[in-house]
Amino acid sequence: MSSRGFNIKARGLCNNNNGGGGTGAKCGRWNPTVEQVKLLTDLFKAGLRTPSTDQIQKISMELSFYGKIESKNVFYWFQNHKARERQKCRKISTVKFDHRQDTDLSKPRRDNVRRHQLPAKVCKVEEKMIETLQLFPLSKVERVRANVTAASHNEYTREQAYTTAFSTFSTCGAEMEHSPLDLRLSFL
Amino acid sequence: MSSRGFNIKARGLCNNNNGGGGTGAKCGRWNPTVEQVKLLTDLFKAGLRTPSTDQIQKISMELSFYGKIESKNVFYWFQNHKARERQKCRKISTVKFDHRQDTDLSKPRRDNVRRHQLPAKVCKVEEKMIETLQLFPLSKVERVRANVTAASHNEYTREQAYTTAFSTFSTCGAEMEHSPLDLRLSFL
DNA sequence: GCAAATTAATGATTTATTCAAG
DNA sequence: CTTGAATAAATCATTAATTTGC
Repeated sequence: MSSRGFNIKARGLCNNNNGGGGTGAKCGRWNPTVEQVKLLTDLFKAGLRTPSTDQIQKISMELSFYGKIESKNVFYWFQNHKARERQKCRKISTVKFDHRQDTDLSKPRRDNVRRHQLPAKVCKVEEKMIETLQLFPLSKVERVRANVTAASHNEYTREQAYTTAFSTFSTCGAEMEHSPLDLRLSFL
Repeated sequence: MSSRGFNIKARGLCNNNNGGGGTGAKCGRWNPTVEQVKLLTDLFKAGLRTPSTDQIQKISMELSFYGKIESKNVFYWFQNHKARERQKCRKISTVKFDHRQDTDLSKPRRDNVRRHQLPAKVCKVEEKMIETLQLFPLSKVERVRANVTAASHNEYTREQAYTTAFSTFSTCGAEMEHSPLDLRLSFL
């Protein structure tokens, strides 16, 4: 139980852990607050794409001030956001070229295709227990309780380590200007 | 540093951690011993595909007896082995296809890669399969250090739970005879 | 107004592909 | 050439928006 990493749980299983504390806290997936999304988006806009473990750690810690969050959420957020930005961009180019070959799956979902799927959540009978492993070692997270924002480190120390590591964006650009980072981002 | 998880690092970065101890240990990638490979292969043949965190942990611990190893090595080994078995099988069934629809913009990078065969969905049969997972008996084995092999439990007790659950191996099989597990596997 | 029914977004996993060490 | 390691793409599943009938 002492692992600070995260384990990935079975897909079809809704593990409501309301058996104990009765806090009423839904145990479902992470639901980011607007502040959290704002900060993540800022980081993304600033050019961050694949944060390192340390960065994830720090980001997570920072965001935890605004609400419940885990490192894996940060990791997944960047994975997804990156992929979907890329995908969006690709979709645009596809439309522009109009090969007319992609009749099916690249629709922008705008059309009202009623997908005649079975109404009930015919839940997967196969409970795949799939715990993959722990991706990130969250070592000594000592919960800096509050007053995170007030810290005011004004040094932009290492904020660009990732920039050198990942510059291979290419061709999907559309927004790669590295705007000056917001001061709140200085914790990286 | 006590984290049992592992972090995934940047690709091109060779992090030589020889800065400290001076052990002379090459920090390159994991080089499994034959015993290690044997054991992993046995587990795979027995049906294990996506081990859980605990299982990875245990396997890693066990294999560490034969040589240096980390949890992530076990994880990756299963990932790769699974994928490449599938791929091998696919290669057999779909020899030539050559759609060569290379106009897509999904790969802006190096093109000296020999494109693998494309129809990814060919072998997509009931791959709901596997997920042996919790089917593998995870006893609370606490570190039977050595003399694991000598243990001689002659009861094949629960080692076949998965067999009944998954007989849907189907089509990608090619080597799915469930040979009686080697006794060394009893730590799972 | 309000829930049930749908749809759209997006968080979380799995699978495929790519890179490069040995 | 083999294969460990890592990322990207595809997929699944859940929650929020949104619609719709009352």
